[in-house]
Amino acid sequence: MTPRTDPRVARSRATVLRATLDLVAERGIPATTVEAVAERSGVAKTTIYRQWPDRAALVLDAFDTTLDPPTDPDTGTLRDDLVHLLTGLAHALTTGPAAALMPALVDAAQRDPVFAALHRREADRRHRVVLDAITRGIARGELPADTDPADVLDLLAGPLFHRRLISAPELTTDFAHRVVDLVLRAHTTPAPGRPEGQVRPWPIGRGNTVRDADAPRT
Amino acid sequence: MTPRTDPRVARSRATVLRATLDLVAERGIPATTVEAVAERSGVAKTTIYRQWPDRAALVLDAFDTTLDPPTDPDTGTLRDDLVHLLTGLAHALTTGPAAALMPALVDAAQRDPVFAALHRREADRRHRVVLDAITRGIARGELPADTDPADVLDLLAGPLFHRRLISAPELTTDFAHRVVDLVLRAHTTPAPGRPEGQVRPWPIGRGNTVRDADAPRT
DNA sequence: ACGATACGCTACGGATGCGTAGCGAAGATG
DNA sequence: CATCTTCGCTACGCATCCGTAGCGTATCGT
Repeated sequence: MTPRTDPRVARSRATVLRATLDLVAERGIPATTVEAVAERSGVAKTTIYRQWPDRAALVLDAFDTTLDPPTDPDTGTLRDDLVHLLTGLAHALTTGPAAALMPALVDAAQRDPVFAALHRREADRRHRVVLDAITRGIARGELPADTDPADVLDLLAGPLFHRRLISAPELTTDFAHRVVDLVLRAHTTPAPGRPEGQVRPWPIGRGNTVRDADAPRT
Repeated sequence: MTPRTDPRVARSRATVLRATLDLVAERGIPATTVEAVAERSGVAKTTIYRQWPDRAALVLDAFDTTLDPPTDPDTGTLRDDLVHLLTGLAHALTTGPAAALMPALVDAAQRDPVFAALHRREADRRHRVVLDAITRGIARGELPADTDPADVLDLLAGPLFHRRLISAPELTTDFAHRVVDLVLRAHTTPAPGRPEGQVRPWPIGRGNTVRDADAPRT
């Protein structure tokens, strides 16, 4: 495959996609016009239309070629895996292109079926590695056998998104550590109403440095 | 104040704001054009411009007059307060106008300082009632004294947002119950590294009907 | 009943964006 | 070196939207 090796197309394509992502992050998807992409990238508008049929295809392609899932740490411990993944998420949500791209994608997914499919697909790819880590943890007995990995995923990632996008713009790695700590603690504690799984009285002794000294602003 | 009592302005204003919100929910903020609002509302475009200086003011006013914070349940128990608030949030995020409005507002807040201020202000109003409930719970001893209410808020609301907007579109009240259950359990469990607060061996016996039988799709 | 006010309507001028066509120049390929 | 492809550029036609002006009509306040 890929008999297309003309360096001109590859170069213009890469330049245009880069500029498109920058503009989406800065001004949002609807304001990312083809003419703005042409101006910023230095590539002529007609050249852009030679490689993409319309504006939607360009923006979609830009998202498509940039989002990539995190790497599976597989440290051997569920806690370390989750800390690794969650601090990585916290980092991606504060710095990195995803910081401004994610809200745009979520918003677009609410209305455009094409973006919804893209969003779903990329979220699945990202979540797979987290779900795998959780599943391994269950297999090792670090979580009860009846734990729903999907629940744990939302419990873990949700607070980071919420803090970043809704409650407070400050998102620290400390918070990611606390979230992992609390979610694991909740699941390794016998439930009040339901018969408990294995109880495992805390095999986790990591010094987790819970220093919370932030303004408790909402 | 409010010496404006002309029923004509009140009527056109209400009609236009309603149509504006509908359009924002359907097509997003940037696609909510004044002409589209005029067409849908039946109010002439010139009339719209008589009450709002420009498009931004109209959209902003539409958000402003619609978002309202939840009511404080104050049931006497932290758990019941949180279940009430969280199921209310789950309901608002699935049905109701906020379902489609929230992503648009979050996205707009990332780029437009005016929308950022609105978002921050409305989020604060919403969060205040939750933080109050948490603070009352701490005062009653239902949570350790060193609990950070802002952390608990993100732990509670985050998973609902995440499930609704990112992982899976299905958001049930069951999930809200489970989140409250787990977050409370985590905080009323002695931490491994830190001296525990009061332990209170479960004053909660509510039959919370934890029936999880969903496809563990991400 | 009668001024005052808000309304709907038509018609603008200006701007911006979409997507296309044609042409000469520059670079790639063999 | 000769050919083929891509590129940049200018110039469109079409559509949409912004925000404003003017005018006649319906409605409100008194």
